[in-house]
Amino acid sequence: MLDIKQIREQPQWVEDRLKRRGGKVDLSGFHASEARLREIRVETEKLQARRNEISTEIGRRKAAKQDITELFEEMKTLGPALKNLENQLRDQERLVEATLVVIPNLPEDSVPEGRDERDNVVLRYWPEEKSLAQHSFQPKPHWEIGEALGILDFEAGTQIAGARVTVLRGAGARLSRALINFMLDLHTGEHGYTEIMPPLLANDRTLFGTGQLPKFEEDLFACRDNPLFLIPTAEVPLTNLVADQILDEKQLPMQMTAWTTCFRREAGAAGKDTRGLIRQHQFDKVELVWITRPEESGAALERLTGHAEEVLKRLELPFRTVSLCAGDMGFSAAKTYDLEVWLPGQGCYREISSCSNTQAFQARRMKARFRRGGEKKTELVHTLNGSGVAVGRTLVAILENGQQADGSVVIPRALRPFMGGMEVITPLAV
RNA sequence: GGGGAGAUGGCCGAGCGGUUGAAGGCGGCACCCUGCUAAGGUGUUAUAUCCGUAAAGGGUAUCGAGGGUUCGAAUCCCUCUCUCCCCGCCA
Repeated sequence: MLDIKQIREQPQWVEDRLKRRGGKVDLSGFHASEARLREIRVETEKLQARRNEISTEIGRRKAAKQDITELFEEMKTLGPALKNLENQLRDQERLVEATLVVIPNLPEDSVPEGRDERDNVVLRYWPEEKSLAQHSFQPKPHWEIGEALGILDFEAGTQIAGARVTVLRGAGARLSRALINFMLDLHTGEHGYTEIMPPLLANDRTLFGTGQLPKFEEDLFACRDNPLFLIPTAEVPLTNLVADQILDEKQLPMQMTAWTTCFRREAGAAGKDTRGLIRQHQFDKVELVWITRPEESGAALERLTGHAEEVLKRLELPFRTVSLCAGDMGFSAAKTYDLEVWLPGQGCYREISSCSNTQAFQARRMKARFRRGGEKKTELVHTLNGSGVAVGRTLVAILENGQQADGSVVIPRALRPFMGGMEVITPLAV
């Protein structure tokens, strides 16, 4: 949510920034209804003040056994007028609010111009050169490797829950668990994060806080008999841990990490990435969240992104870091870096992590504030989130990068301690 | 699922329908006093928003949420949510 005061006081500036995201932007209607809102509010408060005055005076005179008919007379006209205004005020507030909450965040200055992913800017490759290890054979896509090894069972997933759901078996299941442990150990042990196990269910207020609602409800799995949704990312529960709070400056910055399963309808992605593990209704992810003071969120995004990159480096998975252009960023983001991992089986880079600074956008929605030492005023915190990293897609990357001519897959060295020392995945003995 | 109790400021805890944004205590902060680690005194201490160039000051809203009754609601009524206790069921 944007600062309504800022929209009012710097309308052109805000509009120009929104235009960078693409599409047409017209805030004139918003300005009109917002101005009307303030008019009504001032008028209402004037009448409320008078009503309170009269009520107090009635109490006073009653105690003193004085005449109050004149006051009752005034209330006879003021009462209904006020009631009418209060209703108008409420309606207008809802109108303005409804418009405000679907306006996306403003891109930060350093965000590249552009409309879609073709305009994203690659910042760096790892390893440094685009020196991808060449396979001496035709690399296969992970779904072929995984099925041949017996560790990915797409049919079983379909049987249990339909499309975009997969069963992992044996070393595949173990690999997934190992990745989770590896990532969590790295972030908690070396990067300073506190591990959290949050709920996988969230209410609408929570999903509003991080920006999934009201605009993107169709992306979420809802419960039929409870007003709850399955979380699409741990960003939702982690960030909302500071909702409605006034933190002490000393508590900042906060760094939290969590492994959760994530659930997404993928409503708009019909026919896209239908094969393999890339786009599932359910997947595991280790998430990184920062809560910071405003002046440190920019640097925090660099660090957070570095922490996600470190995961891939240790797993020896080639990747590149991309700065998303204004048109390709998510609703809540002011700036986003994506990590894209190299998938030789498909001959392309695929997103494996997305790290965003939302600045005060989410904080304003969830009323997450802090107070500086000695200050009376509260300020909104800045919130950041990033994958550290997506577990399912990492598993894909390991299969495709580690595959050998005989169909076996070499396990990255860093992961072996978490695999009971296993070095290579060979076909599952049935 | 059945029955009961409750939801007030950072915390604890008062609150006859009328100068209650809310007593009191704790904690926090500031100052004062005091020759020992400690104690005492005084004051101050909610959030949001509007008016005010700023400060001072003032208006409005907020006592779980939303409606309602009333000239006036933290106090009365209705609905919902949540918490706690007992019974049942269950991992």
